[in-house]
Amino acid sequence: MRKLYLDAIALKHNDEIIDLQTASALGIEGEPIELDNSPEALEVMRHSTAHLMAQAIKSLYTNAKFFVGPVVKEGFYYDFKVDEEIGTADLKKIEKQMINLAKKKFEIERYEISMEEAKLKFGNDELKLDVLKRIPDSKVSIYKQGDFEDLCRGPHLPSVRNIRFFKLTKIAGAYRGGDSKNEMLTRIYGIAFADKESLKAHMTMLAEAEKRDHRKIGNEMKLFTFREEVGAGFPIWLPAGGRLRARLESLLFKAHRKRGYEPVRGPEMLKSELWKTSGHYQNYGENMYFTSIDEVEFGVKPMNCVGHIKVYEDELRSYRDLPIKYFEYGVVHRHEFTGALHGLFRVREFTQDDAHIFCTVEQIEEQIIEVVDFVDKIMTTFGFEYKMMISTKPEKAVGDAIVWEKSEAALVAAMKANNLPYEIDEGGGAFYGPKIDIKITDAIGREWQCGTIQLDNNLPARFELEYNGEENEKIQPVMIHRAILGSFERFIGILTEHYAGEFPMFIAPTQVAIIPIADTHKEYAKILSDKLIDINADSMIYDKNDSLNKRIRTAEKSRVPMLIIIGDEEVEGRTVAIRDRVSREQYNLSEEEFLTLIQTKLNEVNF
RNA sequence: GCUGGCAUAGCUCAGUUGGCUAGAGCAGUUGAUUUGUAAUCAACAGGCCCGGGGUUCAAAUCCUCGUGCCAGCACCA
Repeated sequence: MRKLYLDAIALKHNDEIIDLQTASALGIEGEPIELDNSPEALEVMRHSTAHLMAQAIKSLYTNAKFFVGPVVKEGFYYDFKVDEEIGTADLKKIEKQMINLAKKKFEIERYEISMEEAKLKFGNDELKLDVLKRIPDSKVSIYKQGDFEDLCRGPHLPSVRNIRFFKLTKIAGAYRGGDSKNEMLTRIYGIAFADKESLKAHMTMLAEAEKRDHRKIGNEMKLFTFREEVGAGFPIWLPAGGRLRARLESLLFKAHRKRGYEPVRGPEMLKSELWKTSGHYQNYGENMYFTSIDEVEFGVKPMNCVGHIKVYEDELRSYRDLPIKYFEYGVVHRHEFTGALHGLFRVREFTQDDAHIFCTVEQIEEQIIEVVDFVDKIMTTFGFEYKMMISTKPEKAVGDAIVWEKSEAALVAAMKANNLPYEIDEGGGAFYGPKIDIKITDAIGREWQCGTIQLDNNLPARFELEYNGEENEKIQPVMIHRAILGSFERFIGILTEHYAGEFPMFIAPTQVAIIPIADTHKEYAKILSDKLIDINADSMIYDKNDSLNKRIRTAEKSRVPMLIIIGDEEVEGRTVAIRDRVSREQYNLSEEEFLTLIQTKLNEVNF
C-alpha cells in the first residue's frame, strides 16, 4: 500500500528532497514536506516559481529559449534568450502572466526520456543542448505544466496552484555557463514565499538594507565622494571621512607596534624591471598602471611587497633577527573593470593595512596564529562574524609545485594544530602563494573578503632573499603577506553599513555635538571643544542662527553619538546637559565627569 | 570588459506628444528673532539640463560617440 500525502508538496528521503511525482514513479516514501517557509519547502516552491516564470516568458515571447533556472540564496533565477529586448518594465508584465498561469492550476507532471531522445527533442535548441552536455546520466527528466515543458532535475510542486506569493526582483545579463567567453543571456531573479507576510517582510528587509548602503550614508554624512572628472574608482575623502579614517589608522598603528611591527614605506612606483622579477608584470600587468620617463618604464605599485623586500635587503639578516615584521598603510592602484567598481567596496586606488613578516620555516605556525589572533581582536571589537578560508594554487601561478604543496600544507597544519575552523577554496590563491582569507559578514548578510594571510616562498626565491643561519649558512626566509582590514576603503564601507552610519564613539568622525542655547553660551562651547581636542575627541559646535530645536534636530540627524547642550545653568555650574544618542538618555554631568566619560569611551577600545 | 538601465542646482527630485524666461523642497547667504531638548519667519542667491558631434525653424527632451553612475554577470582587497 502506498502512503497518501495529503498536505505534502514533496518528501524528504535520506536527507534528499524528492517531489511527489518522482516519489510515486519510483515508489519512494519519506517525511512529508508541507507548504511553509521551511528551507526545503522554499527550495521546491522557488524552483517551481522559476519554471512558472519560464512558462510565462515562453507564452509572451514564443521564440524564448531557456538555459538553467536554479534556486539560489536570494531566491531563484532563470537564464534565457529572446530576440526582443527585455527591460525592467517588462517584469510587471511577466509577473502578471505568471499569476494568470498559476490560476489555471496546471498539474506539474514528470516523465523520463533517454539522453538520445532528449538530444533529438531539443535538437534545435542550442541552450538545452548545452545543458544536456553537462549531464552525465543516460536518462533525463522532463517536467510539464500545461503546454510548457522543460528539461529539469526537479524537485517541483505538484501543481502551479501553490505558487502565489512571489516577486520578480531583478533583470540583468549573465554569461552562459558563468563563462565570460560565452555569449550573454538574460537573467531574471525572483523570490517566493509560502505566505504574503513573509514576502512583504522580505521586501521590507531589502528596503532597509538599501537605507544603510554606504554610498548613500557616505554622501549624507559627508564621508567621501567620487567625481566624474577625477576618474572612476578614485575616492575623495571628505573631512568627516578623514577623521573617521584617522581614528582607525591610529588605533591600528598602536596595535601593530605592540606586536613588533616596524613602520616602513616604499615608493609609489618602481621600475618595471622589479615587477618582472616579482612576476607581477607577467601575471598582473594588465591591471597595473605604467608610465615611461627618460625611456625607463615604471609601474605604479599594485601591492606593497616589493618595497618591503627592498627594506629587508637593506641589511644582512641573521636568524637572530627573525621574525622581521614591516607594516605600511600602502596606497596601491589596480585597474579594475569598470563594471566591478562599487562605492568604496571596489575602487582603483586604495590603502591596504599591509604587512610582511619575514621568518624561518619553523616560525610559520606561530606567526600565523599571532595574525589570526590579531584579526580576531579587531573583528570582535567591531562585532563582526567571520570565517577563514584557505585558498590553494590558482591557474595563473609562479613557483614550482612542491613549494606550493609545502606552503599549502603549512597553512592547513597551522589551522589544525590550533583547532581553528576553516574551509578550502580550491584555486583561489594569489599567484605567488596560498592564503587564508578572512571573510566577514556585513549587516545585510553579504560576505566580504577583508583580511588575508598569504604564505609566500616564491618572492623570496625570485629576489634571492636570505639570512645567515647558525652555521653561517645562507638560508631563504619565508615571507608572510598579511592585511587585516584589507583596505581602509572597503573596511570603512563595510563598517558604515554594519553600523548604518551610527558609528560607536571610538571610531565616529565626531564624538560630541555641542549645542549652545544662545550666543552668550558660545564661549563655553569653545572652551569645551578645546578640552575635548586635548583628550583626542572631536566636536562640532552647532551655533548657527537657528532655533534650539532645529539645531538639536540637525545634530541628531548627523549621527554624532553624543550631544551636549549648554545654557545659563551649565555655564554657571560648569556642567553639561548630555543627550546620549546611543542609550537615548538625558542627564547632567560636571565638566570633569563629562571629559572623563569621553576619555573612558575612547580608551576602552584597544586592538 | 559584457547585458540592460540612468545622468536636470551642493543634496533629493519635478519638467506634457521637441515649443515661451528650466521649477520645488532641503542645504547655502542675508536680515529679523536669542531660543532649555527633533524643522521660527522673511528675502536673496544658486543651472553650459554630464561632455563632443548631429537631426530640426526650434533640443533638457530625438539620434550618435564619449564620460560617469546603477543592477547583475565575469573579475577581485
